[in-house]
Amino acid sequence: MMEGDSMSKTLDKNKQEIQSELYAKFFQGLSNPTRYKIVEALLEGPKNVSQLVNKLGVSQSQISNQLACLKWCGYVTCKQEGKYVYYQITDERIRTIMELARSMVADNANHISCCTRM
Amino acid sequence: MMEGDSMSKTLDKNKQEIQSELYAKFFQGLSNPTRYKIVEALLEGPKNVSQLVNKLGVSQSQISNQLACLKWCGYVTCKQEGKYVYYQITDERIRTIMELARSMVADNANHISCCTRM
DNA sequence: CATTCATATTTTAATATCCTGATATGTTGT
DNA sequence: ACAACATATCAGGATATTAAAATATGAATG
Repeated sequence: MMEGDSMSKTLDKNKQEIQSELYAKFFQGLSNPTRYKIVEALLEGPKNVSQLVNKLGVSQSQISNQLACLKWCGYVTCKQEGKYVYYQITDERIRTIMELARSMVADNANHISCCTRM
Repeated sequence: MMEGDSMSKTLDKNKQEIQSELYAKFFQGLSNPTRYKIVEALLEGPKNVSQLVNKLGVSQSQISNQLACLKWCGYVTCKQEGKYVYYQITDERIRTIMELARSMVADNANHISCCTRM
């Protein structure tokens, strides 16, 4: 049995493990091309599901599913307006993250495109 | 057969598709708890593989594999020093991205943790 | 040059994610 | 209440990611 320091150390570690999983899950939000494109599109302004379906040329069920995912992750919020549901970006920090990524990828595109490990 | 505008439109779309996949892949780098922890650890300063194995309590093969992945994605670079291989963060923009994520997750932790879509 | 320590690679099985198609829910206008 | 449209959810099979274990490569030291 564990006790004292070793116990609290274990608890700390689990806590940190949970934190890492949370952050990883957050980034997973942008780790799918369709979700990335949705976020990119919504940075231009709020859009409803049909508009996203048309703009991105992706099936409605997929758009809805990925939006649900982005909503859980905190990237977007939605509000119903008549028969349409409008989605919008939650937070301007997302724009900054996207811009940083864009500038980094611009410097590393060749590396990324040939990664075979994931 | 396609020609003229519709052709170049198609090419443009493919180009954009490739871009989205590239960005998505970039974010995939941080979308795994182990990789996230590695990046976090390396933001404190360069470390070799053994140090990461000890610090994170993850198997050596996994650390090496995830480092390879992070290297392809442009997050880290490495240099051999004697029998050790030291890894370090490529770019300070990564620190900014991590900090933004941390602050956003702090506001949305409850949402993320119960996401069942991915 | 053989041994030891550090790191990289490969294989495999478990699991997770993704996409599609079908269906359910919900809203509006008649 | 019904028809038409908008969105959400669910079930499945295909594919990708993950972690573990075994093995291979490479550097340093005696």
